[in-house]
Amino acid sequence: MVANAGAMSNLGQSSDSVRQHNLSTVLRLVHLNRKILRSQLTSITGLNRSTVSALIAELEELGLVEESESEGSSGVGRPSLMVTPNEKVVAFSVNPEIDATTVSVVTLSGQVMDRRRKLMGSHPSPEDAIRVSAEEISDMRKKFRPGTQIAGVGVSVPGQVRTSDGVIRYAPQLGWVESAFATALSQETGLNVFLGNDASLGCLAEARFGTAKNVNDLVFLFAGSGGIGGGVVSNGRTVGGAAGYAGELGHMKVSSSGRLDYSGLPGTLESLVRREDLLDFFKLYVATDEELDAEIKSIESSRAKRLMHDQLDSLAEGLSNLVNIFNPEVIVLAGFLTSLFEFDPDYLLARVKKGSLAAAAERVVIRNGALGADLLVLGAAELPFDALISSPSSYNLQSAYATRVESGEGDSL
Amino acid sequence: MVANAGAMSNLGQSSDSVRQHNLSTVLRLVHLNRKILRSQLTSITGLNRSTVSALIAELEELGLVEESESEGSSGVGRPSLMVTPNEKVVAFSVNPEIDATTVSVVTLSGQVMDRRRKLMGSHPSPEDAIRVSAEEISDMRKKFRPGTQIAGVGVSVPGQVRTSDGVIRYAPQLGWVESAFATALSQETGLNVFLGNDASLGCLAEARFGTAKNVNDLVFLFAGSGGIGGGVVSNGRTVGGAAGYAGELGHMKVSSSGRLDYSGLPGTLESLVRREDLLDFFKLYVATDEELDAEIKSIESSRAKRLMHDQLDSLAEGLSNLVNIFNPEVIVLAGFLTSLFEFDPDYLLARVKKGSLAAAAERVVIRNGALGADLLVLGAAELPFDALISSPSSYNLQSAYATRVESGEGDSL
DNA sequence: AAGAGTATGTTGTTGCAAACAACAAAATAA
DNA sequence: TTATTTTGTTGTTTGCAACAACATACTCTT
Repeated sequence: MVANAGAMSNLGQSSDSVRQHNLSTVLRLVHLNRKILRSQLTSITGLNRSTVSALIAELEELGLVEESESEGSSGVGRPSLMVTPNEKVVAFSVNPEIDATTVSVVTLSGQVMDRRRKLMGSHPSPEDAIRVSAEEISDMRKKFRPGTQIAGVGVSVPGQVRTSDGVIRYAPQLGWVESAFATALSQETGLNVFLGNDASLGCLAEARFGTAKNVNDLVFLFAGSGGIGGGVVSNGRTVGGAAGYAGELGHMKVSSSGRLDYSGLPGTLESLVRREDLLDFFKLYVATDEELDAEIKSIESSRAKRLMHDQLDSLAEGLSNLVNIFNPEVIVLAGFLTSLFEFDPDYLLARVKKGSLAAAAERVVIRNGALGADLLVLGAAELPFDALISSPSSYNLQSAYATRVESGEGDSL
Repeated sequence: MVANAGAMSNLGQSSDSVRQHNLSTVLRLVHLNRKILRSQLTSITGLNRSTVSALIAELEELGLVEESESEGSSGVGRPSLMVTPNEKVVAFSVNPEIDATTVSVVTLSGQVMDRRRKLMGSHPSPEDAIRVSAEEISDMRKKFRPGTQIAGVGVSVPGQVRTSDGVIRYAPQLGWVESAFATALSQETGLNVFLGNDASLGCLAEARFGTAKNVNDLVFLFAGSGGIGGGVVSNGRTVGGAAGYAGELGHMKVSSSGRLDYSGLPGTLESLVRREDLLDFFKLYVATDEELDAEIKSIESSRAKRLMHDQLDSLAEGLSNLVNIFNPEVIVLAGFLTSLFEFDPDYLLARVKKGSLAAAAERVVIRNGALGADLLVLGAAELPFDALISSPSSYNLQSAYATRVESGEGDSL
């Protein structure tokens, strides 16, 4: 099956769709909180104790959650049971990069169980990445404990993804154009494959498990070696756009400068806030984010400081626009923007407020992301998990020991 | 009661909330379509014929909808009944401007029954506007047919509105700051009052009844004498932001120009695309949109053409950003932007595509709004109607013949 | 240490809303 | 006129959550 996190028409609701909805709701709460008491489930959902009990029993039957006696005493009265996701429910994360492909295993409880980075030739084709991913997945699958259930594969793509059919529309750094990645990887693995833009998935991860937990209006900005990407959550929902290409915040024009970004657009945020510029200045070549961060933390010269403030100015212009457009509760920065921010947090916030409307900016908070290296891994895994959670009783989980891919396994759209 | 289109937590669903949901769904469909066949309701909602029958009976009981035999034959088989909103359910729209306040009556079926524009002194205070509105409303109420039910009052505010408590945070043209408008007008009228930003309401109206009907991802840009406002619909839902201030698209910085907009921000869309500039050029002073449009349609001189193309260039820069950020299906223009667009539609579209990512722009369509003078009237009325529709059986409709405002009527938050 | 108090889990019953089936009604097509 | 098609109506069934009563397991008090 190929990804389509389809917005089911939520119109008429029959009585049994209520059951499905409540089942989803409970499973989602368990997944988001990693562990949660039964009593909390009843109070949060507003459902009756007996109803919650029945729902959990069904989820346990499906092998999706487990119950255990809670350790710490929580107060007077009979102690409530702790509900946790079943550790045997997992998803794969695939992250293709310019010189490597990383495959990871994530449990429904958010643990990264395994991670393998396969170095590849300098310009891998989609087919190369698919082959390598499928090999790693197949190998990891063999080592799973018996009874392990696989929700599917989530792929974080450094480029634009058409969500309707899981096609990579354009990934500039990789040089990939119109690749039916999801269908192909699904064929190779027999698993459900879901694609998402890397920054959008990072946004999702920070909104669910990171620094923006429980935030309903959120702007996320991520800068790596390949430019600046972004993601937005509004009303608690990811802003995806008509085809899934929304969130290209780095390509927002903020200046009349003629400098081009990696997509050839002039005067954009991405063209002005550049990791490369800093590396050049510090004469660092091929540095990790950590090395760059250390360099920034030890800045002394006023020339370096001026460079940093120039970068912060440009970043602030972009963020001001986003504040006016989205009136977010929180702005989350990731990648090398975290170092930039930490260089002078007050300055950035002040500049953002100066460039935006007082009302929209008055409560905004800027924070660094909290998930570090797990950002994209967790984000990508959320795609298959979302599909599972939205229909727990009917979702087609795969077993660990692969029924080898026979003809026409992985059903396409 | 004061507005708070509160996002009720949609978690646990009990059996009677299903009834409410389905009641809402049916009423919403009737409202959005103005008239709809029972058979269509069953097929769209997926509910059973008998269920739809019962729901409509309840809505009829509540005086919200009416049934009639459909006129034209629609094919073989027993003809289906036509369901329409009850014409006796109305809402008031209030639109304060710099020199006048307009009060209108709109039926649940979307008909504007009455509209009165009261001229006011040059700089009316919020209290002035509230007094005038309350007087007009009281007067109009007296003339309603017996049995008329009032859903409430919707106010379109040319400024920033805090949705949580219906306070006008800042309305630059009017010079209003922190005015508890909703509470005060509710006190005066005894009706439920809801506030919204004018451009956001325009967006809502175009998305529901105008040129963007059934569009789930939409960017709306509205330019009047007081600058440029905007609205966005993403995933079928209005983007409101944490406090309701989202959608200030006119204050997006797109250039390094030092020109200031009406809020004092430099290089923004609003500072570059200006009705005033055109009026100055054509030596028109205090012209209506129609007069300006006529002038633009008769342009001959290359100097005028250059001016128009400059304005289009700036508009395109803003729209390109919005395309990259939202990947909308449709962009809707209103106010004097319609004249600008019609001057050279192909040019604008080409420039927008040039400034944005190919993927995000490939299917985008630019259109003029279709609602004209009814835009804000219909948009504002949607606020009370939304409240009614989201809980048809428990909503507190007011009767036409006002029980005069006794002490502590209009319950505040 | 024992009992009171409290919060939670469990079981059996009830109530309610939508689905379903069978039938009636109102149109078209032949 | 008769067969066919589609829709509305009525009475019955099914399924899910609410509810009430009871059982359980902890804390707090004395």
